[in-house]
Amino acid sequence: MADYHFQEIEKKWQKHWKETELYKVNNDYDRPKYYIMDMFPYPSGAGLHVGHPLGYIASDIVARFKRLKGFNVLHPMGFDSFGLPAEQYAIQTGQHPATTTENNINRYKEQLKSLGFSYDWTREVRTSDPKFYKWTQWIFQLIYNSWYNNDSDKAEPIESLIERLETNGNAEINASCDEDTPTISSEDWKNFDEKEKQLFLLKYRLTYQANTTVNWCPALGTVLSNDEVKDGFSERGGYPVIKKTMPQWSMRITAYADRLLSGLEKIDWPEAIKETQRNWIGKSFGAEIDFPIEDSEKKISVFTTRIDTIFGVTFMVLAPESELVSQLTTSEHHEEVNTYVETAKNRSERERMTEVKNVSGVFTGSYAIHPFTKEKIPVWVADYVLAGYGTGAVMAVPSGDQRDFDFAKHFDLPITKINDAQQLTETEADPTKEGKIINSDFLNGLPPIEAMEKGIEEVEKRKLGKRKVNFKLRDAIFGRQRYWGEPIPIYYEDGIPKLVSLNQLPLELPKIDEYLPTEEGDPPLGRAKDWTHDRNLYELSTMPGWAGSSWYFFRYMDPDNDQEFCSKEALDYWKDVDFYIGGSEHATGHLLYSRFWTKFLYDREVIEVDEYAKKLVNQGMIQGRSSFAYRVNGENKYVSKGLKDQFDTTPIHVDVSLVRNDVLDIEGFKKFRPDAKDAEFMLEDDRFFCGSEIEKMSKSKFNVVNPDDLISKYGADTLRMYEMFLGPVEASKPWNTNGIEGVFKFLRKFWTLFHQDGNFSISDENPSNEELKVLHRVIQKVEDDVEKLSLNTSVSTFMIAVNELSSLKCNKRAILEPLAISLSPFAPHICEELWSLLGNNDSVVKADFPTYEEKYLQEDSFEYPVSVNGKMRVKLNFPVDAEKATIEQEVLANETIQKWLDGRQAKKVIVVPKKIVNVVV
RNA sequence: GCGGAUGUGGCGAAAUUGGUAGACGCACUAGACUUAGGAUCUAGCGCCGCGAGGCAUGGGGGUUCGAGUCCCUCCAUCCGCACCA
Repeated sequence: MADYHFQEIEKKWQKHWKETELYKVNNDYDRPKYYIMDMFPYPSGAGLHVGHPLGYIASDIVARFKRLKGFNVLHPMGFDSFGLPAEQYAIQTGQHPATTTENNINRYKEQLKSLGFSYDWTREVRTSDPKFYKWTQWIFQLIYNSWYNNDSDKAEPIESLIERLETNGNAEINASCDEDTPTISSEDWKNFDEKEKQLFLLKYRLTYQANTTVNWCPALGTVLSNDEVKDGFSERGGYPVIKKTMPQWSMRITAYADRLLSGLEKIDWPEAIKETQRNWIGKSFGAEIDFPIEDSEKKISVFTTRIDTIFGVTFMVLAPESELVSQLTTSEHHEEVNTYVETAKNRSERERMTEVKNVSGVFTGSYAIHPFTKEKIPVWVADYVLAGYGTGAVMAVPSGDQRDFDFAKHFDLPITKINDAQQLTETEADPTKEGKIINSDFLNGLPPIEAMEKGIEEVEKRKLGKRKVNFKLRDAIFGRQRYWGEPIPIYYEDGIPKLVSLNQLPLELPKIDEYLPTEEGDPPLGRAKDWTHDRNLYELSTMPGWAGSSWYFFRYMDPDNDQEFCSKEALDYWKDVDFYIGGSEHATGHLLYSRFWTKFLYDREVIEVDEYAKKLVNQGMIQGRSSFAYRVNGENKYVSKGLKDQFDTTPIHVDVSLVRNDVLDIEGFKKFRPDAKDAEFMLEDDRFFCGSEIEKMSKSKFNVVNPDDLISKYGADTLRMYEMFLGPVEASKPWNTNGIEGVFKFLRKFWTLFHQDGNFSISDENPSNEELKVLHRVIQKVEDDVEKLSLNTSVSTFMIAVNELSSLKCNKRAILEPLAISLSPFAPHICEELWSLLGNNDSVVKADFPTYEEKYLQEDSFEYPVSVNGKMRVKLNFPVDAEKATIEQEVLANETIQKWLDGRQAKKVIVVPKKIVNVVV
C-alpha cells in the first residue's frame, strides 16, 4: 500500500518554499500585474480557528492560479497589530503590548505557514512597527495640512488657503469647514496674530480639533467611533457607552461624502456593502427653511425632505442639545426645560434607544412664525430630535410623520391634514406620497412629488431658505485615550497644536510604567517621562484602530522604503488591488475610512487611483456548531438525543472533538467531565447521540475547531480543499468536520493512482480519448470556477476526475502532468511532490496552466430526451454532428413518437443543442 | 419601520443561466473481503406507491411546448441601519 504521507510532504515543501523564497515578487514590467490581498488580521491571543482561513484559502487559490496564468502576482500578508485587547491584557499583566503582540503574530504566522499559503513574507507589514507608522503619521500630517475646496471638489494644500485668505479673505471660499467659521476679510486675516491664525486655520484643516459630542466608554476609558458602538455598547468588550462632549481630533470625512457615494458606482463590490455604505453616508435631498421666532431676531432653521407638507406644520421641536434651547426658553418655562435637558443629557445611548417608544418633551414658551401662513406655532424640546442630524431642529408635521403624530397626540397639539389621500387613524399618521395636496395655499391640487419641487422653488423665490442636500455621515473622531496606538505627531506650544517635523518621524511610543489613565484623568501617555518636544507637551491621545488599516495596501507595494510611503515606481506598477477578500463586518469602518484616505491621497497627488480595490468579496462567517449531551436533572445520568424528551434534562456543552457525526465518544467525555466518570449513559441503537446548536465559535462553548488539529490529522491540502468544498466562499455556515473524510479519501486516491508498492509509478503511454476528456474537463472547469470564485464545484470536479481515472487505471504521465498543475492552486503540497517525482527540477508554481481543447470535450453521440408538448419522455441517440434537420427528421420518424402523435401534425420540433428535443403539436 | 440577501433530500450543496432537478461529498441501507473495523470495494439512497405511475426546488398565481431559474403576490429565516425629519 502506497501511503500518502502528507505530514512529510507538507513539511518538506513548506521548508523548501521558505528557503528558496519561491513566492517573493518583484516589479516585473514584462508581465501583467495581479494584486490580490486579504484583510490583514488583528493577531489575537487565541490564534486562528477554522473560520479565519476561509478567505485566505480562496485568495491563495486565486493567487496561485493567476501565477500559473502568467501574471506577476502580489499576494502579501501583514498584521493590524495595534488594538485594545493587547492593551487590556497589558493592564492586567503589566506585560508590554508589544511583547504579547509579537508572540501572537509569531503564532499566527506559524499557523498561516502550515496552511501552505503563497504569501510573499518579505513584504509583511505591521501597523505597530515604527517603520510602518512613520508613514501613518506622515499621512496624518498631510491631512492636517490640507483643506477641502468644494469648488475644485478636492483636498488642497493649506498653503493655497492661506494665500487666498491673504488676498481676499474667506468670503469667496467655498470649503468644508466648521459651521461656526466667521467671514473675515484679508485685513482681518493680516491683523490676526500667529495664534489666531492657527486657530482660524483649524476650522478648515481636514484634521481638526474641536469640541465634539463623542461616544465615551467609561470602562475602556476612551472614545469610540460610531462604527465601534453596537446597540449602545462597545464593540470590543461590550461595555456601556455614553455621550460626552470633549475636545477631540477629528477628520473631515464629511467633505468626501458625495465622492464616497458616487465612487461606489465604479467598483465591483458586493451590493450589500455598497448599500450599507450608502445608508451610512445617508444622502437626502430637501430644503433648509428658516422659521422666525415671534418678537425676536432669532430663527429656527430646519431641514426637511418633505417640503410638500409644510402647511401641515403645527409645532416645532428642538433637540435637547440644541443651542437654541436656552435662547428660546422663556423664564416661566426655564426650570422645566432645564430639568428635561439635563435628564436627556445624562441618559446613556442605551437608555435613550430603549425608550424610543416613550414620548417626552417640554414646551419652551416661545412661538415660531410659519413662513407662509404667518401663524404662531409653539416651539418644543424633545429628545426624539437628534442634535447630530440636520440642524438639530425639525418642523413637525403630525399628519405625515409618525413621530410628530405621536407627539401631537400625547401633548394634544393640532393635526392638520394636507393630502386628500391621507388616511389618519387614532394612532397612525400617513406619510403617503400619493394623492393631491390640500389645505396648502399655492400647493393645493398638486401631487406631493411635484409639490416638493414647487415648494423648494417658492422657498428660494421668497428667500425663506434654500435647496439643501443633507448627509447622515459624521466626521470621524480620530483620537483615542489609549496607549497602544500610533502617537499623534503633534505638540502644543502656547496652546497651539504644531506638527512634529518630518525628519523627526516616526514619533515613537514612549515607555510607560502602567497602561492606565493618570490620576488627573489624562490618557496613559500622560505617564510617559519627557513626552515633550522642546518642553512642549506632545498630544496624549493616540490614533484609532482604523488609521493603519486605511492605507496598508499601498505599503505592501514597497514595504521597506524609508524615504517615501511608497515609491512612485511601485505605485505606478501595482496601482491598486485587483481582488480584495475580507469580512463584511468592516463595511462602515475600515472599508469606508480606507476609501476616504485613498481619495485624499489621490487629491494630494500621492497616488494615481481614487479607489484602491477594484473588486471585493466578502467571505462568509464560519459559526461554531456546539454539541450537547443531555443530563437528567438530579441524576448522574445522560440520555441520547432521541430520548431526551422522556426526561427532564439539561443540555451540557460537549467538546466538539469528542463528537463524530453527532455520536459521542463516551470514554473521552468521562475524561472531559470528571464528574461524569461514573455516570450512566442511555443509548439509542447502541450509540449516544448529541444534540447541536449553531453558536459563535468560542472557547467557552467548546465548539472551537482548531486548524492545527485537522492539519495534523488530514494535512493542509485536505483542509484547504475541504474548506472550499463546504460551499460558496461568500456563504456563512456553521463549521462541520463531518465531510472532511471524503476530501481526504480523494487526495489519497489521487496519490495512490500514481503509486505502486510504495513507489512512484508512471506510464509513458499515450492517453486515450476517454482519459483526455476527463483531463480537459477538469482544466476547463477550474478555469471557469476560479474566475467566478465557485471553488466548491471545482473540488467536486477533481473528485469525479480522480474516480474516473482510477477506474480507468490511468497512471499516465501525459495526464498527471497537466492535472497536477491545475490542482496545485488547491492542494499545493501534494502537487509539488508529484511534480518533482515526475522529474521536474523547478517548482510547479513556475509551470504554465494547461489549456483545454474543445475537441476532447465533445461527445460522439448524445442521448436526447424527446418529449411531446413537454410531456412524456423517451431517450433517442443522435450523433453529435447531426444537423438540426436530421435530428428533427429522425425524431419524427421514430416509432414511439409516431405512436404518441397518433396521426396529429407536429407544429414544430424544438432542438436545444446537446440538451433536449421537444415536439410541439 | 427602511434596506440587503436567502429559501432545493436526513445534512453541506450542484444545476452549463429557460431545457432530463438533486452532480459531488457526508450520513444511512444492503452486500463482498476480513479475526476485527471509525479500513477498502460494490450497489442502493427526494417523497408516496408492491407496481405501472404520481408528486416534488418556502406557499399561491401567471408567462411558456417546457420554470429551481422570468413576472406578480404572500410567508419564513438571516444580516445591515434605525426617532435621519
